[in-house]
Amino acid sequence: MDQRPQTDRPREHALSSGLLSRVFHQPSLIYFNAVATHLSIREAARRLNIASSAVTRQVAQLEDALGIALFLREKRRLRLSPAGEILFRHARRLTAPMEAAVSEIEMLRGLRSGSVRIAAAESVGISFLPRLITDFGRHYPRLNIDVSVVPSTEVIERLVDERVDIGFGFIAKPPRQIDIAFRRDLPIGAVMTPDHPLAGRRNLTMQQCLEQPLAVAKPEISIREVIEPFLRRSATILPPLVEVDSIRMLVELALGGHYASIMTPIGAQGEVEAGRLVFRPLQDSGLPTNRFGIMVRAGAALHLAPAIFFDHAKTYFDTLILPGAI
Amino acid sequence: MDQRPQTDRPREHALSSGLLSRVFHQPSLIYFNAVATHLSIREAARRLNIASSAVTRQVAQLEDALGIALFLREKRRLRLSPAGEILFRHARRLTAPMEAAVSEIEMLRGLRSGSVRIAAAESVGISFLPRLITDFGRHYPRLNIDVSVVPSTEVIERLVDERVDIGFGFIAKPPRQIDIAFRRDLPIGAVMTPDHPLAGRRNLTMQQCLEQPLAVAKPEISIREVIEPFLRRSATILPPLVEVDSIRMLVELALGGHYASIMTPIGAQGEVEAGRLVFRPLQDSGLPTNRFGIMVRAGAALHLAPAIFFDHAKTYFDTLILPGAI
DNA sequence: GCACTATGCTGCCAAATCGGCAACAGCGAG
DNA sequence: CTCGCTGTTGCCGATTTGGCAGCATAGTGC
Repeated sequence: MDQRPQTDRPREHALSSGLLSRVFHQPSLIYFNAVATHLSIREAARRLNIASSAVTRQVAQLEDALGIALFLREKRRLRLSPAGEILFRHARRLTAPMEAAVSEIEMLRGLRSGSVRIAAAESVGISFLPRLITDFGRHYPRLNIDVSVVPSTEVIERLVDERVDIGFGFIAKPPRQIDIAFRRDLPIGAVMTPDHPLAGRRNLTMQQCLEQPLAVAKPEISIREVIEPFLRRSATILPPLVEVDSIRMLVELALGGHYASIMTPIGAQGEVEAGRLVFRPLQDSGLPTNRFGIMVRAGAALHLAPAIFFDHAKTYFDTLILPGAI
Repeated sequence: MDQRPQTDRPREHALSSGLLSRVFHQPSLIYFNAVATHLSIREAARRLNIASSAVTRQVAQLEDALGIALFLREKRRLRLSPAGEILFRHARRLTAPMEAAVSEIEMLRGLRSGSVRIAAAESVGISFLPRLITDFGRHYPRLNIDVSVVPSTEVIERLVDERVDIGFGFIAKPPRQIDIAFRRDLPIGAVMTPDHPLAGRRNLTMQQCLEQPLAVAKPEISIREVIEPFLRRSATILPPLVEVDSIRMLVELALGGHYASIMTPIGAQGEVEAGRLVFRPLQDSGLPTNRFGIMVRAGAALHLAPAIFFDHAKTYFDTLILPGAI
């Protein structure tokens, strides 16, 4: 049997709210909701464009199923019974999930467009996002994705002043306007070629690293703030360091064989997987991990497109085995 | 047309989860969920006790309605498509509202029992709870209600160590284990007979009250903590006071005509409404209101019966015009 | 007081939908 | 190659849904 293509069911128009409920819910619940709203069988029938007898019967059927009256019939007026109020209150909660599902499916089908604005720290921007975005773009061809690769601190700035919807980066101290919706701790260590003098050492420390030519991030890259106290603690007089503002440059320097580079394994995992570099976590007492995270603004719901991307990213990272992740 | 009694639909047994979904949801959604769970049409059909052809047709119908495939048919295996994952994820959120509705309705019908344990400060316990509980008991005849009338401080203690489910009382500083799920600010003032010397004064102050015989609550009643600074501020030497540990006693003392009693209008509203007492709010600068509230434990969901009672109480107080309420 | 208009409900029936049975095509294992 | 499994399709009976006509009752206006 041939595999059914995903576009073999032509429906060019979005589902209206009324049609949507018809797809998912029993007519008895739909008509109950309408009657509960209007407190009149005939008015509900008019709004639903069906005969009032159909409404009466469906409501009666629901009352039979539940074993209790949902309306109090008072002469020619209806009132919700206590059971009717309970059902009406809970039934309201059915709308959002189904509307969300249909909206997302319509976005998936390209019937609905939207935009996602992303800011990412460089190491994430060059390592994970291309694959994530490619995967996402295949699913949601009609969504615009705007990506900025910036320092971690600027990721947060852009979130706070709403220039972007979602941020990916490293988190030292997030401000209270930001929620960390996903976090993963990554070890800090040294990256070097397999034949580098440090490659064979067990229990590598910063002090041992400083005995060799060393490349580190400049202060404006967030990892530097984390490692700075350990640099200063490990040598009375720091030897000359190479300080760069690019994770990619750190990787290239390590590939040259002369330098070891202090970083997390993100940014070099291609080379590590290929065996051209090795990653040795530092064993200094008290050295924290570097916290990678997906960031959103606190207290504000994401619009639909960013929300879909966010769910996608969260699933992606939940299942991704980050190199060296704890 | 006669009014349909609420018990005219005999259904003696609770609805199972399977039957429940049949009542509310379209078969196509039910069968989609089953297939998404088992990733097999035949297995889903077995679990649903229907023919596999029915499942195939219903799923196809849903795919037609949504305009996209929900499953990837791979030879003789199924996989959820991206659209199928979206629908499955959202469809999960339909279960809770309907189960909650049916559980509550079954409790309403007396098919399901439960208990609610309440602690209330005395002023609430004698004024509002009797009517609330009576009203509730009429709707939910099979629920047990256990009421303790205790000082406000003990209301909180009993909540914290889980001896009660819901508390009603006055809140100075709730501990962090307690959520205030409903709050209403009530003025603090003096209660006295209409012919009392203070009854005719405008802009009544604590100082003026202290010029007359005065009854106040003992320190173990929460209102005392609130008024204490104002007592001390209003007289260099406090005159003799009557100090009691019962709101009812305060009311009785006021009824005697000799004393004015410092309290909120709760506890005396019967007498105030009947005209036998009057309530005069104190106008001292900075005097806070007394915060009445419904309290539950923080972070813990209520069991079904307490949750129903809680909803009932919240609705009751939302619509109740508390005497003197701001 | 009567006529008119409104309500919710019931009998009857046609149309639509659901689900079962039988059979099909295709795939994987032995 | 055979057997057992999968999902799907044709056909048909059973069930459900909804429309029409009419009923009983209530409320309003003249």
